[in-house]
Amino acid sequence: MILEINSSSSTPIYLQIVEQIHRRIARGALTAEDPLPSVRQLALELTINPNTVARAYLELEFQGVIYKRQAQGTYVSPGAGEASRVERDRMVAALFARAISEAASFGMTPEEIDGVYQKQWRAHR
Amino acid sequence: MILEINSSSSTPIYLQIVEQIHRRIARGALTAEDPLPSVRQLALELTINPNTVARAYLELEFQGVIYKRQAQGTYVSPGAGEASRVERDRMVAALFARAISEAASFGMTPEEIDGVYQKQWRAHR
Amino acid sequence: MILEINSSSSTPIYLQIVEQIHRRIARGALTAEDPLPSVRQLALELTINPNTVARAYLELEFQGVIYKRQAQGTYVSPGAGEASRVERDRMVAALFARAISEAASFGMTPEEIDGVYQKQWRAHR
Amino acid sequence: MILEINSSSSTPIYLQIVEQIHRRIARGALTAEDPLPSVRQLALELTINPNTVARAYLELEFQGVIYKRQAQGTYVSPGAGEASRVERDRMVAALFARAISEAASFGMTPEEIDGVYQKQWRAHR
DNA sequence: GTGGTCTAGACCACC
DNA sequence: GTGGTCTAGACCACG
Repeated sequence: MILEINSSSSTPIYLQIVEQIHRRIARGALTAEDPLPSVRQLALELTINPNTVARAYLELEFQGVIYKRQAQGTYVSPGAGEASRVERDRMVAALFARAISEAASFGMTPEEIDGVYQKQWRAHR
Repeated sequence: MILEINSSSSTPIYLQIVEQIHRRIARGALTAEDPLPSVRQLALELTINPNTVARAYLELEFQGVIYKRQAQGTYVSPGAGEASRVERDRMVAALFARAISEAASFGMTPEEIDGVYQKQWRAHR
Repeated sequence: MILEINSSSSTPIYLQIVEQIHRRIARGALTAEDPLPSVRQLALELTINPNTVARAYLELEFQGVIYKRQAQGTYVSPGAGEASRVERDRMVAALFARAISEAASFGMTPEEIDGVYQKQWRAHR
Repeated sequence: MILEINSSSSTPIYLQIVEQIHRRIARGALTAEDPLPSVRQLALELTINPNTVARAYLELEFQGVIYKRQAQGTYVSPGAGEASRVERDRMVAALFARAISEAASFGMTPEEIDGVYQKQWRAHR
């Protein structure tokens, strides 16, 4: 389980972990009943504090994306794929909505906003 | 000078002030040499601590957007409009870039991404 | 009496006035018993607050450089020239001493310090 | 980390801290990735308020001289040495330039100015 | 433990 | 009146 952690990012490390696991599930790289690395194991790999990994798992468990089997380990929930896909669409829509409303509050017209978006979209594609 | 402060937001109050003043300048509602309310005055209006306003003004001064005249008050810098507009475009482009790359990391195709954006954009317009 | 005031300088306006009058006296442009403009007059010329001029005159009077004749005005003290010249040497020596000790505290060697000075001196001459 | 604070100086305490850390870096006593004392620790040592230390660190971070790792501490930035050395030269040159122009405005000749400097320089060496 | 934010209230220099 | 600095003390997120 190789995740990319950017310790100088402004988003907390534990959220970076949460997001990346979300992505793996949405992409299908992780599916129902797949095991996740143990807290200690992942902490070692990423050379971060075990508390940080534990916090990320807690968040994912709270979201119903993973679950724990006593003394056995942590696994991807059945239905996590569906949940992640719904969550994904909701999240992406929210990001676009935010970008648009930010731009509008700066006084940009809808056309100007679209211009900026189109440039980014073309650059990505 | 009526600003909207959301004290339960996760973004610090002082940054909310910074952003809103940036917007006013980008929009042209504030231009070079316009006076800003005094630290104490604005603190009273927003019913927050003067130190919090001072911190916002410090940040804006650091960015070169405003300047202070000894015992006279705080004013919008000449060239602040340009600076704020550049900052605005940079920020909006960054938001779109983030939304797009987030979506891509979830496994969405460029066309799917554009679909989500178009829906948001139409809703806004 | 034309003085140059830089309102955006970090040195207070009243001190800028003090220094410039000092200089006029050291240079001989002002000598014993010469009259100075009234507080109101100078404030008008410089478009600054009369309090600020008054404060500058107070400082100069305290230094013994000027004195006031009741209801008549303000005049340069006899002996002000001498006082200003002594003051001048003391002040310039202090400035150099400060520059040198600052440089030393940054770890520069005497030779490095001299190099920086020589460059400035040549540029000036 | 022993710093010398003069609480009766006219330069603010937080700037005294900023300058002294700059000096340590310029001198090489602090180099890239060296840890700085925590805000609270340094505040205790200097018997000043933690906020004051925080403000000094904020200024240094703004200047790009130090950076903070989430909940881990504060460290010297890579490249801080170079930045501090450039800043050092700039500052020392500015001090000499100021001393020279002050002296000139008092009517001293370049040779007289050099005389005063030479005396100070020899006294220091 | 780390730094980030905020409040309340003080004193100061300057205009 | 203006902003600048400082203190004391609080709560929070993060690791």
